[in-house]
Amino acid sequence: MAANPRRQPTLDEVAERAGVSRSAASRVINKAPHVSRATREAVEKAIKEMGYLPNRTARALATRQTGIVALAISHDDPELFADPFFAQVIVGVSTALEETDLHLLLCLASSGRGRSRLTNLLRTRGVDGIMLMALHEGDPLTHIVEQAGLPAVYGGRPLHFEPRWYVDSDNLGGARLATEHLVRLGRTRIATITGQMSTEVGKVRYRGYHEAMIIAGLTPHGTAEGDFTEAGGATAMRALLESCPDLDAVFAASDKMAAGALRVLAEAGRAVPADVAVVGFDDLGIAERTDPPLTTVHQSIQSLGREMARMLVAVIAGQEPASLILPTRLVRRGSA
Amino acid sequence: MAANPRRQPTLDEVAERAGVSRSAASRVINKAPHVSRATREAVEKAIKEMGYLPNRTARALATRQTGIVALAISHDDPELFADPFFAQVIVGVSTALEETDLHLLLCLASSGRGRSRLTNLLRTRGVDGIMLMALHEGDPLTHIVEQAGLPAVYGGRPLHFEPRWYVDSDNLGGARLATEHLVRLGRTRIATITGQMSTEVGKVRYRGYHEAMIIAGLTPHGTAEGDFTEAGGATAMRALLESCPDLDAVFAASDKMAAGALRVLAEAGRAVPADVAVVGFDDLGIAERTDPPLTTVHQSIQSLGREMARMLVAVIAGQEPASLILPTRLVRRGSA
DNA sequence: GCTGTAACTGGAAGCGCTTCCAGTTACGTG
DNA sequence: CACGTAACTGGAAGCGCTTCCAGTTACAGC
Repeated sequence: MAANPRRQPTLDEVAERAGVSRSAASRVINKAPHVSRATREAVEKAIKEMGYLPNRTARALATRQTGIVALAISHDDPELFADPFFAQVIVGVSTALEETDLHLLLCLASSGRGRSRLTNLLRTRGVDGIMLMALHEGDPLTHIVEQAGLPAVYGGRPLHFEPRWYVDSDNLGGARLATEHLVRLGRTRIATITGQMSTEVGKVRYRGYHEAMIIAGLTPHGTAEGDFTEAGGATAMRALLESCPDLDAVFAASDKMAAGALRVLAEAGRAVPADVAVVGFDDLGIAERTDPPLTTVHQSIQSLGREMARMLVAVIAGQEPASLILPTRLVRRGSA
Repeated sequence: MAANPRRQPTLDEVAERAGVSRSAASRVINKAPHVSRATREAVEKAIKEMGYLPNRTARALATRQTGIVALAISHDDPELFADPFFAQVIVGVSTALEETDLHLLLCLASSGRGRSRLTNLLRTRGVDGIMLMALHEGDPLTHIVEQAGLPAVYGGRPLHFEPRWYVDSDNLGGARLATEHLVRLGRTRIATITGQMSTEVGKVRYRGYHEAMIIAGLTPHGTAEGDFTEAGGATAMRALLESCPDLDAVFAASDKMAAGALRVLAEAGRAVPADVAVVGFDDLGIAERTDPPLTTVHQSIQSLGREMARMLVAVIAGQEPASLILPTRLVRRGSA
């Protein structure tokens, strides 16, 4: 209940109690050198007795380090955030930060207001570094971040811009893996449902498909652009059935689109995988619940988050870590 | 590129340029009274010209307000966070905070280390207030929070402890709604799959079921405890089929458990809803994807988050908002 | 013209910490 | 025993802002 929570003791008070100067006490706390054993013990005793904890804000002002990093998810549709994808990123980031003494500030910068709040936060040095995700083309955020000269790590590469530091899944390799798998099954009329071709991921996954087809000596057999959603996948699948009714396999650039495609295939009376084999991409839970369970390309989003956080910590520490591309792997289930 | 990001100008520099004292400049920025028009304009001009933005940390030190609130999700299993539930809470909280100039710090305090980091954050006044969720029985967090005397809002009521401020869904009413619906369908042998009875939600939803049964003049027809997961729901359903093979309806205290139950019922050859009607609780996406689509009790988790944030803002502002119980409603789909 | 009041101003004292630096002490060397 | 060096110490100056308060100015009222 403690209606009147006693003010936290300050460093001055600790120093006084320990009978040393404030600077000596500060040195003890920061484990700085040049502290005699007697001094350290006196200070530590005082700290314990008084239950002292250094004030974060004061320390931040003096050191110019806030102890906070931001994870910014910039997208026009706030609903998008409900995608389990982001929850996974956050779990990954959190577990990595747990090893440090940094805290996580989450910015869902969708609206203009959200974005200006974020800009403000960066420019006022409210955080020590930032992780960025889901940037759409021409997002002003990248510019602001660069300009603020703040340590920044990108999750996924933005379009038209190669960031100094990023972590990405091997989308190219994954898409090739998926396509090669279909080829290996003996399929030759392999179509693809792409994500938005205005996004980096959309493009790269398509490229992986395309490359694998060429390498296999096959000609790409139909392409329909989806938008990474289930509905979009369904629409795209209908379009494909229309334009290339003889297809015998589909690589969908996301599980959700694959799920939509499966539904449409079922409605059209095509057996999966007998008539049409389907491979997805992501493996974020939904793949296990489709009918039939979806063969897909697995990427570890938690790892992505974890590595982003680790990388950011390194950058803040003044190191120069190398950007990272995380491996993907094929998970075979029933659909191919 | 700006390899050498120019240091942000300080208030002193602004004041100097405007030819006024630092305090005058501060007053202009904070829209405090007692500022002549000439002074204000001079300062505003200087601010614009220099691109000045007040340093967050310095301001925080002086005002003892960080401009940050925490959302703490305390649970033993970090994976739990991947539940779309929390993403919804976050979206709600974020949209509410967007109207203010508070930022959101996210704490996934699962491990002991995570919890001690959080404790530390609170005791060092790293945030202006906190929202708490998913506390398990005897979570030390509640105690720490109370002790820190920090504005705190709870999402869902913890067990054995009535917080000063909380927002909750009407779990009792929802469970009654669900049960009454089954009664109205003419079912009489209605069983229930509960959540963990060690949680408040688990208990309350059971109570709602129980009350509705009594009111309808029926006797509760079989109870099996699940754990809110799909697997738990399946196990519980098997147990019910064993113990009360003649049941004609089931109220599951979560959609996931309902999904598990549906699977088991299908395996057992019971038609839903013809033989057994099923109602779930939550309506978080999964309910639309079960077979048949699940009739369930809808609660708006985004609203929960939004209201928590609003309430916290009010508390921080020194107001005394009333706690809130958000309505639930029945959504009829195919399973009942 | 003088006073009283209100509007405004800037100096200065914080907020609680880090860190530089000049000064003190301890101690091994020649 | 004087001396140089290294280890330690505490005073003081920040970090960049808010806010109190004493002082100045402007101006209406007599």
